[in-house]
Amino acid sequence: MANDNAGKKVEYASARKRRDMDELYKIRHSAAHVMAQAVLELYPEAKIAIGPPIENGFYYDFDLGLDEDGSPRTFRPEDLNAIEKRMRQIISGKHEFVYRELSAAEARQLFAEQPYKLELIDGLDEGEIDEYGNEVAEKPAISAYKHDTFEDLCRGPHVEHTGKIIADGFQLLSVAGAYWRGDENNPMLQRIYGTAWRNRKGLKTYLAQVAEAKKRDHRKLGRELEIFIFEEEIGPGLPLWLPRGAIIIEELERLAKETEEAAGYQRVRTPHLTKEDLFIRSGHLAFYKDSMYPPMEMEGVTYYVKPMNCPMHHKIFGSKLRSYRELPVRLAEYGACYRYEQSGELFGLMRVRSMQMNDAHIYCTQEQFTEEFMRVVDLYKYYFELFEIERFVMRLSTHHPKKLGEKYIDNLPLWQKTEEMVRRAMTEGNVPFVEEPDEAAFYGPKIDVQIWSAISREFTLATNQVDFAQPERLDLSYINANGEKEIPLCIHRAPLSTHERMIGFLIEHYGGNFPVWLSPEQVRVIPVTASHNEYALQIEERLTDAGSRVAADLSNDRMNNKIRQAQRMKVPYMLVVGDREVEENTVSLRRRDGSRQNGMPIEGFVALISERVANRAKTV
RNA sequence: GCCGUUGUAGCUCAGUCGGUAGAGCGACGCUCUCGUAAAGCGUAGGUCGUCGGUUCGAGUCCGACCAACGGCUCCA
Repeated sequence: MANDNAGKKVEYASARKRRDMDELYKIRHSAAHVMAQAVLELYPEAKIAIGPPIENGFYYDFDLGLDEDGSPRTFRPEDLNAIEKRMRQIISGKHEFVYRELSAAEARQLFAEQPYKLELIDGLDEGEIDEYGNEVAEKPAISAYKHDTFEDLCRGPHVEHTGKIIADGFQLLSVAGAYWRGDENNPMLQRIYGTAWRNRKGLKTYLAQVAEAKKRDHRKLGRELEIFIFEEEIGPGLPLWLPRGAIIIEELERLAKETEEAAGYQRVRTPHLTKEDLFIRSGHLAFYKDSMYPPMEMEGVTYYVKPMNCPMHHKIFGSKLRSYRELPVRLAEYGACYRYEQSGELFGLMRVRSMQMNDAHIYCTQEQFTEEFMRVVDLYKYYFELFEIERFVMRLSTHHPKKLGEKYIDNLPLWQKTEEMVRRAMTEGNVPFVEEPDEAAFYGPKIDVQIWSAISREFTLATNQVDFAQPERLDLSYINANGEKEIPLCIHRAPLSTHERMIGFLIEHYGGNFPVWLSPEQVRVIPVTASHNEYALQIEERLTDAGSRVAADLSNDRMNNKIRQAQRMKVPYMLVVGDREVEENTVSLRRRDGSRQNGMPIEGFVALISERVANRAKTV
C-alpha cells in the first residue's frame, strides 16, 4: 500500500560511505572477510578484490583465473553451498579480528600475491583513493584485519570474533559478474552476494520481505492486471500497452494537461524523426550517439529517431522573434522517444527503448530562473502528494571536473554558476536534497527525484534540468527591454517521468490497487444469479452514462467466483445485485478492501464514485 | 555490451534412463440458479524459444543464436 514505506528511513547511497559503528555493518563486513577466507581455501588460486558491507548484506569480488580451456573461471550457483558450509565452520571457531597498521612497503609485501590489493595499496599510498575506489581528501592510514588464517587490507570496523556472525543469520544469495572498480573496460570479476542479520529471525524476516516485494513487482502485476506485455516479435524494451494500460496512460495525460494548463504551459506536437543536422547542432549526437537508434538514409538525407524532444521544442521557441514580455515560454508535450538502451539494461517498464515522456521546456530570463525552477519543484510536490509517494530523495546531480569535454559540455564557469543557482533555489525553497557529482546531463545540472522499485533497484523517476548549452547552440534568443538580443535559459522538466517508468512505479507503489480515478476498471456489477442479469445491465448502463468504467459480469460462474475474479483484478467497487436490490432499486456495494454497504440506492453510488473520481481521492 | 541462470498450452508448472507431451488455473460448451474470495461435467488449446548437429529415434544430449531473469556497466 501507499504507506508501506512511511517512516522508513531513506538511506541514500550511504552504505559504502557510512563509517558508523553499527553492529549490522560490522557483522556484514566481517561476514565478507569470512567468505573470502572460505573461497581462498576452496579456490587457492583465487585473487581477492574488495568485499564491503552493503544494504541488507555484503559481497566480495574474486578473480578465479582461467579454466583449462583458457576461459575465465566462474562460480556455479551450487558452489555457494560449499562456501557457505566452510563459512559456518570458520564462524564456529570464534577467531578474533585483529587490527594492525602497516607501512605501504609492509602492505605490498603482505599482499604480494594479490594484484588487486596491490593496486588498492597504490591508491591508498598516493592518498587519493580509498580501498573501495572512492576518492578521499586526505591520505588514509594503511591497515589490515586478520582473523584465523585470513588477513585483508581493511580499515574495519569488525566484530570481536567470527562467532559474532550468526551461523543461521546469514545466507549466500547469488553469483554475479562485476567489473573491477566498476569500470566496464576492466576485467570482470566474480561477485558473491550474501545477506547477514543479527539472528535467524532477522534473516527470515528479510527473506519474507523479499518474497513479499516480488508479489508487487510491476512485471508480474502488469501481466496479471492486463496493463502491458512484451512480445518477442515486437522487440525487447518495446512494451505493448493493453486496453487497461492505455486507460491509465490517458488518465495521467489528463492530469498533466490540467496541471500544466493551470501553470501556464502551452502544448505542442513534434515528429518522431529528425534530420541528423539538428542533433549535431544540439550536441546530442556527440554525447548521446551510443544510445540512439542507428541512422536511416533516404534520398541522401540522414534521419534519426529522436531520443528526446528538446531540440524540437527549441525550434518551436526559435520559430519567431520573442520578446522578454512573453517569457517565460513553457512548451509541453507527451513526446514519444526511442533510446537504444543496452540489452542488459532493460528492466520491465522501468527501463525501456520506447517511451512517452511528460516533457516540457521552459525558456526564461536569468532573473526568472529561480521562480520558474521552484514552480517546477512545486509541481513535483503536488504530484507526489497526490500519489502519496513518500519515499524519495531529491538529488542535485552535478558535473565531474575531470570529464568536461568528454561527458559534459566544456564550460566550467557555467557549470559552477548554474549549479549554484540550483543549489540556492533549493535551499531558499527549503527543499531537502543531496548532492551527487558526475550525474548531470551533458548540458547542465539537474534535480533528479530518486525512487526505488519493489525489488529495491534505484531509479530516477522525475527530473528537472538546467540547460545552459543548447539555447546558444541553436541560436535561441529574445529581445530584452533594451532592445538587445539575449540568450534565454532553458529548464527541461519531466515531473511525471515517462508513462513507462511512472506506471511501472505506480503499479508497485499501489501494489496494483490503483485509486479509483486511475483504475482501469472502476466498477464490476455482479448479479447473484442469471435472473438478475438484466438488472445488472441496467446498472452498467447507468454508470456508463455517468462516465464510469464499468463492466457487468454475465458469465455463468457462481457469484462467489465472480467476486473472486473482480478482487483479483483489484477492481475498487463491486456491485452485487440480487432479488433484494432489484426490488428496492439498490445495489450492494462491496469495496476492494472487503467492506460492504448493502441497500445503497443507485444514485447514491453514482454520487459516491463521481465524487471520488472528481477529487482523485486517495481511498476507495 | 559483460558474467551467471532460465526458456514446455494464454498463465503457473510437472515431464525419470533419449522412445515423438501432462496437471491446475484461464478460454469455450452444457448442467446447476446459487447472497459477498474457487459449483459440476465436458471440449478445444503445444513445430517443447529459434536454427543447426549427434542418433534408428531429441522436450531430454551438443553447438550457435534469440529472449527473460539475478547482477555489473548505463539511465527518464
